[in-house]
Amino acid sequence: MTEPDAPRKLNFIEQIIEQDNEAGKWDGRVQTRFPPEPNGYLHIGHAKSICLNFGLAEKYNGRCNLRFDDTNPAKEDQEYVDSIKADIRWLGFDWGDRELFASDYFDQLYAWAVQLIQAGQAYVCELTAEQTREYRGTLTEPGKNSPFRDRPVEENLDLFQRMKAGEFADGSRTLRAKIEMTHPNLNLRDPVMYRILRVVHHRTGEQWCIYPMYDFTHGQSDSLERVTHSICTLEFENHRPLYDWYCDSLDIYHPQQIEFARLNLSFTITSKRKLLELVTSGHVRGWDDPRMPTISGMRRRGYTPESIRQFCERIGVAKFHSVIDMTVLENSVREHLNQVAPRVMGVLRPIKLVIDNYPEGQVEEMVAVNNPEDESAGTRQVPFSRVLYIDQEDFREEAPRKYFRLKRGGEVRLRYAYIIKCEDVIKNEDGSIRELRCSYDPDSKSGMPGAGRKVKGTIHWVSAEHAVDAEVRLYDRLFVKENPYDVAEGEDYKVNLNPASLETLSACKLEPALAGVGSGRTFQFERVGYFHVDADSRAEHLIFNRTVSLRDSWAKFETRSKK
RNA sequence: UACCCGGUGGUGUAAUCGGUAACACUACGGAUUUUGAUUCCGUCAUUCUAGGUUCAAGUCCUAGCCGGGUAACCA
Repeated sequence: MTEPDAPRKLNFIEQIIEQDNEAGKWDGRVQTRFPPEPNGYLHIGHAKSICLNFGLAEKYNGRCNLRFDDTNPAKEDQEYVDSIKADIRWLGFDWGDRELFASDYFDQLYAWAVQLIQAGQAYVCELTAEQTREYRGTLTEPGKNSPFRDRPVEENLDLFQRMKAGEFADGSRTLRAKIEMTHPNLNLRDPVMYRILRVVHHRTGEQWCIYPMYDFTHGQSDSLERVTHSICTLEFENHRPLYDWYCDSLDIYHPQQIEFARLNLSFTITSKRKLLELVTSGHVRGWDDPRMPTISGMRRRGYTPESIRQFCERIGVAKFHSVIDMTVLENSVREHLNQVAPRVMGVLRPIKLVIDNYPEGQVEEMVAVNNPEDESAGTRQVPFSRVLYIDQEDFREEAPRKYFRLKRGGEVRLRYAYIIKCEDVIKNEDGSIRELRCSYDPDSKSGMPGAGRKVKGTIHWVSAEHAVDAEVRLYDRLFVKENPYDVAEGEDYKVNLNPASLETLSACKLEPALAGVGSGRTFQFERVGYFHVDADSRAEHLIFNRTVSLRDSWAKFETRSKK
């Protein structure tokens, strides 16, 4: 009964679009826009918005503009513009030639402000910022009119022109919309339209000393771009009446603002201000630190665009304020990488293992499958010899019943090679393990008739003499609490930072196929996880970032049985 | 105690005009496996509450409860 290609159920925005299309509301057009302020790097929350806006345009044969909302030069910078463009492109979206800036509309916005003054709907106010706040009232008390509210139109026109001309000091005057100081929605209590700000703008330089506020910019920018559905996050819901008021009062093309719930991810923060704080305070190494939820951080960590888009598809769109579990993100990248990542063997914490009955000096090339999910990836040869490294985790002197890796006196299969038996454990003076002495079963080589013999476990290994050295960076969640803002009175979210979010292993041993591998590539270290060659990696000093570990039901079982 | 928005399994998202609460992920159990991976199969709901309308309510009505947002010359 189920249709094989049944379209996914529509989210509430798609429903609005389809209803509009049916009603012929926008002549069937769909025009969206992604409107970042260039005051920080994009993060996973923005990815949701990007996928939504660009995705909707793709789905309905529309267009999505990239528009920088650059009306506050005090916080904005060209560096951010560049990074934002790179990130969106990397995610796989294209805005064509529509790289737009709100600052492109400054002249038009100014003309519209004059128009409102002329219509008696705006006035120049001389209240200080603090007074403005007092006059606004509170959530439960009405505001009161500014003493400057009823200035004659001519005087407002003159004053506003002089504000623009730079005759007045920063903060000394504002242009405000004349709406209703007792309105229950504070945004309608004569909102500020323009403020005086002598700051060099990253694009307009010193051309302007007055800048429009977000509310007086956004709707009109949408209008100029003939946007149909102006999609933003829930906190702008209370601004919609003002968005509508400006469009209506100006009598211009009027897009529809639609709000959705922003992404919240467990164990992470998505506040540009706070992410910036982590960067400047040195808690992370930069905006692209692989622990950061930024697009650039995730890219460096090894996340793929496909996995992020899949994630955004999976979490859906609604108006309900929800928290997505981090594992959903991790699972999305596992799913993609499982399909495409070549397999290799890498030993993170090496123990030396000597096979006493294996001929000294002999080297065999074992045939290994590059990707069981992709036959076309072929096979490769991995050298095997008498002295190997295996991972510390794969050996226990005293092993629990269900531990089926290597134990004293026990057998295990070496992946793509022989079955070995641990005969002896040689220790250092401090009691730590120096090396394992083993024997191997010559008939058990993979592919040979005797290889069918069943042993419980299979572990990975690297031939010591052929091994490539590497540094591996293991990342864990940046915060120890599911909700990083869950802190005691007077404390800061930074107390929840995970002190063990980065563990650097510098003596890792990898199979020789990885020698000199270039940055940007991702491999699955079999049985361990997915690892991405870091941007700083060099042929003579390889650096791998762990993107995500493999699912580990043994680790889960073990921690559970300890409790 | 103002205004706005919201409430469906552990998590998130669906459910056409009111008509058997579905899908995905997690978790748990099992099968397969030379990656304890992958894959496959199975299990997991008083739709916030209480009334009401109706043959029939997640959906409509009423009252309540709970959660979030809003008082930058930020966006």
